[in-house]
Amino acid sequence: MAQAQILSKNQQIVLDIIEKAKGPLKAYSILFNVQKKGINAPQQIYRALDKLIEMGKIHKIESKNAFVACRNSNCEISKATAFSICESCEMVDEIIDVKLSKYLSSFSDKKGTKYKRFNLEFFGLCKKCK
Amino acid sequence: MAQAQILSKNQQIVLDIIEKAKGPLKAYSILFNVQKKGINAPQQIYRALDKLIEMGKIHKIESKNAFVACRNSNCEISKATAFSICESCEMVDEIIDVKLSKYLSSFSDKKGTKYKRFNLEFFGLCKKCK
DNA sequence: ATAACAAACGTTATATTATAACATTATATG
DNA sequence: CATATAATGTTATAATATAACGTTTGTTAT
Ligand SMILES: [Zn+2]
Ligand SMILES: [Zn+2]
Ligand SMILES: [Zn+2]
Ligand SMILES: [Zn+2]
Repeated sequence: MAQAQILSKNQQIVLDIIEKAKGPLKAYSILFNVQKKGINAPQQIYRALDKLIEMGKIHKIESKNAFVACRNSNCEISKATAFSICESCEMVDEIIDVKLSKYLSSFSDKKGTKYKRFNLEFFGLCKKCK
Repeated sequence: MAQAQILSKNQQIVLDIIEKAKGPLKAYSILFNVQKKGINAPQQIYRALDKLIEMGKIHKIESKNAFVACRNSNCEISKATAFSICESCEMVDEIIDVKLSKYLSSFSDKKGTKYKRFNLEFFGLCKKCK
C-alpha cells in the first residue's frame, strides 16, 4: 500500500481552496484568495498547482485555464480524464465512467498507435441550466 | 447545397498560414508571420481565428493554445473534435474516426445528460518519436 | 442609387495567464 | 553531521487574450 501523499504547506493551502470551491478556479483567483495566508506571488500558486496535478489531486480544465479537485480515486493520476462543462453556468463535473475510460484508454488510431493519456471535455447545458 | 464560404482578407491570410504550417501555430507566431502583409495587432489575428473556428476551418488545440487547420470535412463545424498530440515533437493530427465520433456524440452521462459538443486530446509519442 | 444595417477592419491600451531566474530555507537520507 | 533534494520567497518579464472606440467595407431593402 502506497503511503498517503504528504503535501507541503503551499500545496495544502492551494488544494484546500480548490476542494472547497463549487466550480473550477483560476490560478489568479486562487492567488487573491490566499494572500492573507502569506502567499504573494503567482509562482507559488503555479508551483503548487503543478505538483498537485502530478499527484493527481487536481486537474486542469484546458478550455478554461482553470483547476478542479479530482473526484475520482481511479483516474490513474490524470492519465484518463473526462469532464462535462456547462456552457451557461460554467459548472464542471468530472465524468467517472469505467466503460468510457476503458474505451478511450484502449483506443488506437488507424495506424495502430496507442496513446498513454487522454483528456476529454464535453460541452452542453447542465441540469440546472436546461 | 450550401454556398462555399467566402473569407475576408484577414481571415484568408490567417487561414493560408495555418494550412501551410506543418504543425500547430500560436496566435503570436501567426502575427509575426503576417506583419509584412499589414497586420499589426493581436486583435486582427484573434478576430480572424474566432471566425475561422466558427466556420470549422480551424481548431484550437486547447492544451497548447495553438491552432491547426481542419483536415476533416465531416467534423460538423467543430462539434466533435479529436486530436493526437506527440509529447516529444509537438506534432498534432486530427483523428478522423467515425466510430469514435459516433460513440462520443451519443455519449450520455449517468444522469442521462447528452452533450452538444466535445473535444478529445490524446497524448503519446508519434511514429517518428517512438 | 441610397439609406440602413451588419460585418470586418485598424489601432491603442490593458487584462489575464504563465514562466525565468536566483537566492534561501526546510526536509529527507546515509 | 554532510549532502542532496524539494519547497519556498521574491522580482521581473514573457506569452496569451480581450476591451473599447472609431472607421471602412459589404449587403439588403426600398
Ligand atoms: Zn480525477
Ligand atoms: Zn449550468
Ligand atoms: Zn476538423
Ligand atoms: Zn513526435
